[in-house]
Amino acid sequence: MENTLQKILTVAKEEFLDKGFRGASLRAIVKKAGVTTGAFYGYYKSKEELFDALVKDSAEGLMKVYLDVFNEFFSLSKEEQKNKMFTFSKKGMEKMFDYIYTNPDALLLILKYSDGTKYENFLHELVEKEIESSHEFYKVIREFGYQPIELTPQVEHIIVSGMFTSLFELVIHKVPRDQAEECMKQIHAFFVAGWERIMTMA
Amino acid sequence: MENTLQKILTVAKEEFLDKGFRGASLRAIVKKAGVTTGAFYGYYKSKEELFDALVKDSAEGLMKVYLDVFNEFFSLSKEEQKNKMFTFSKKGMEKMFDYIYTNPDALLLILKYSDGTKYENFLHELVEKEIESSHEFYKVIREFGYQPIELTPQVEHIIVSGMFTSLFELVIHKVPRDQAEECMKQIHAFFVAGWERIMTMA
Amino acid sequence: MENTLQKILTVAKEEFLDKGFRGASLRAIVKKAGVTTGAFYGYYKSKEELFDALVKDSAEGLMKVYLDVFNEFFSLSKEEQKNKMFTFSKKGMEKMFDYIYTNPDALLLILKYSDGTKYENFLHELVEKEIESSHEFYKVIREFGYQPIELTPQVEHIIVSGMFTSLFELVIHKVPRDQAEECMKQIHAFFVAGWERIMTMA
Amino acid sequence: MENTLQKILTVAKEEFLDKGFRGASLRAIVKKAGVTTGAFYGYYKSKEELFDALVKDSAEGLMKVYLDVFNEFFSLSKEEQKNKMFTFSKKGMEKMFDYIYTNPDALLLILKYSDGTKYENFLHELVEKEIESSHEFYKVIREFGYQPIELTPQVEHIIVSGMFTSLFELVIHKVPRDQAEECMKQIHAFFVAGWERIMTMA
DNA sequence: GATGAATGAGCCTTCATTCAT
DNA sequence: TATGAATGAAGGCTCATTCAT
Repeated sequence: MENTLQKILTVAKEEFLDKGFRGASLRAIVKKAGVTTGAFYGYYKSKEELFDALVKDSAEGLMKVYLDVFNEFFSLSKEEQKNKMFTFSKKGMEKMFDYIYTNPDALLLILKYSDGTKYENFLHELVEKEIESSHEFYKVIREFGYQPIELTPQVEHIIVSGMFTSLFELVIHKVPRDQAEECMKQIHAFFVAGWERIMTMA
Repeated sequence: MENTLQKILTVAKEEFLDKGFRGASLRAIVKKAGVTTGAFYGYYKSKEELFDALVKDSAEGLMKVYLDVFNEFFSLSKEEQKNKMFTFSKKGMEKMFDYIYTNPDALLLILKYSDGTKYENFLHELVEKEIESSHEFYKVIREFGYQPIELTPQVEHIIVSGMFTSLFELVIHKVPRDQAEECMKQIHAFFVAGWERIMTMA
Repeated sequence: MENTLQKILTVAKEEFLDKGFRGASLRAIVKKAGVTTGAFYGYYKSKEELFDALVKDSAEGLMKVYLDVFNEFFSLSKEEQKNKMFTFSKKGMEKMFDYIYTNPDALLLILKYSDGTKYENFLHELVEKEIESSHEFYKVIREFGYQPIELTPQVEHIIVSGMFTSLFELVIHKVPRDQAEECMKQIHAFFVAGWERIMTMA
Repeated sequence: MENTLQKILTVAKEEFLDKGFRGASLRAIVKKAGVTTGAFYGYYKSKEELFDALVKDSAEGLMKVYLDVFNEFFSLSKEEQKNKMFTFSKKGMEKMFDYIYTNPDALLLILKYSDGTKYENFLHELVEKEIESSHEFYKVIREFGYQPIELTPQVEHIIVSGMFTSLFELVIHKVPRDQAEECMKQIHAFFVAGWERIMTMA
């Protein structure tokens, strides 16, 4: 038999996935979970904190996965960085993909149902980080005489954002893990091609 | 001095852009506009109708722009269709781009702040139409002996959706019209490259 | 072509008959009548006054019919009063019946749809008057040595009230005038029998 | 000191009796009861449900009393039915009378102040049932060679309706129970006389 | 830990009526 | 006479949160 906390979390997830953070009613959640409001507030001190509990680990975990790949990449020699950029980009996507599928619901909550919480700009923040980092990367390789094409910041943002979104859409559309893997490959190929083209446009 | 209706519309747009349809409070809107609730309901029958007023023309207009290009394309001979596909895809994006910039706020409302209204699935519907149409296209060229690669429906959806989103992101991030034009070109190039690669993967 | 006032009155009657005084919306009435609120308030200074206009004449008229019969009765000699009591009771009902059918809608408004207006106790007041008068009658005939049975005031009220109500039900149930006449006779017979029995009970 | 629910119910009854269901304001009720709107909605889901709570048992109870007498009557042999019709009619009225006086206010609410609720046609429904049943009765005795007079449906309705109303008027006019009993007898005698007369009219 | 009644501000909407034009 | 935009109180109801037990 589940304990109070578990029941709350289970039901809350359903409700948030169904109605979004703003649309979900705390009273409905506790009622459906068969507990009382008082009990609930023993565990969390607000509706937002409840949402946070459902989502925090996955949000941080995903961010970590992303940063790990990046750190690994930046610990390489400049030479290697240049050569392995796409390898790492692929690796990054794959790791994030793997991570996402460990708790797709949480990601769904963050990406589609977080309106009104501090996660409402999660994707945006991830993208900002990615862009910051890629600027780092440009700086580094420029030191070594390479002349990467400068995308406008907007296009940078849009494309990076598109990549992440593509990844997340698999979850949003509840594509089963096994099918998703094949999709991932197609998507990655698609984006790599795009990058390559754009980088040789100038 | 603005009239009541103008004040309501101006403030409403701000509020919806700030808090979304659900989060925006009618009372706050009328208060900020310096009018009374009664005055408001002289103009619109409901909060949703107010949203609709801010958004309807743009929604319909954009859909029309999209459909016009498509109809034009399908009125070509099969031969021309095959040859001009990317030309038309570019033309379509450009026309939508032009249209979007006639009322960027409206599009923003539709795409990001329409949760709880009948527009909440606007992008999704646009994507569905595009996919339906592209299936039409495949059928046509198949009649002529071509063998286009079959993307999984999910990838199809994700990529088409990505294209539209990219376009809309320009507005979402308030890229000024002149800069946006350059961005468009890069984005289009990016996606064309992606398409071409994917179509020759098999 | 009808004038403004006529249109208001026509529509108002419909609305009051449909939704009752409280339920009817003045805005709906003026809208349906194709006039403006301002125009309306040129004629009447409130919703209640509008109701009054639809109903006043009939209310007063009915009261008058009733009183006329009574006055005529009381102008008879005591002897005649005693003998003709039931004749007059019948005559009274018939006259009221006739009157009601000159404007059934107005009566309907008074009896069923006047909640919230000064007419909401119309029937009650009519009954009170009838009882007062019948007490007069008792007093008179008592002076002449008759010993009428004393009904409790409550029974008096209830039965008198029942008579009026029966009459009005014909209108309420929209019994056509010609059928109603036959009904009236049955009802009157019914009540006379009742009266006679009760008066000989003691 | 009363609890919240009691206070709400007490005040609500007063308000409904004073203004009717439609005219009564929930806010006024809770204010007068010294509680908050929120507190109220902890007990009932709506204004109608509150009304229902005040009235439901009595409505069902009265219907049951009525039906019980009828069922008992129809379980008699045809012979007995014919002989005991008036006995049972009296019994029925007495039982209803008894029942009504267990909660006169509730009946008052149902009969006079229920406009806008599902009880607004309670009396009408009771009358319909009575008429249906009396048609049953006619059928039965016709099998035995009797030829009851056919009243027009309207008169039937009006008289049956008058009987119930008379009964209820005792409550409406707050006649104390002990006096009411005497009234009942007079009223019943009155109606029996009426019936007998009408049945021998043809 | 848990209860659940109570809070009270807030929601969207409707209303009869007024008044400057 | 007539307009119709504006008033603003009031309507029923929902909400996240608190707190005495």
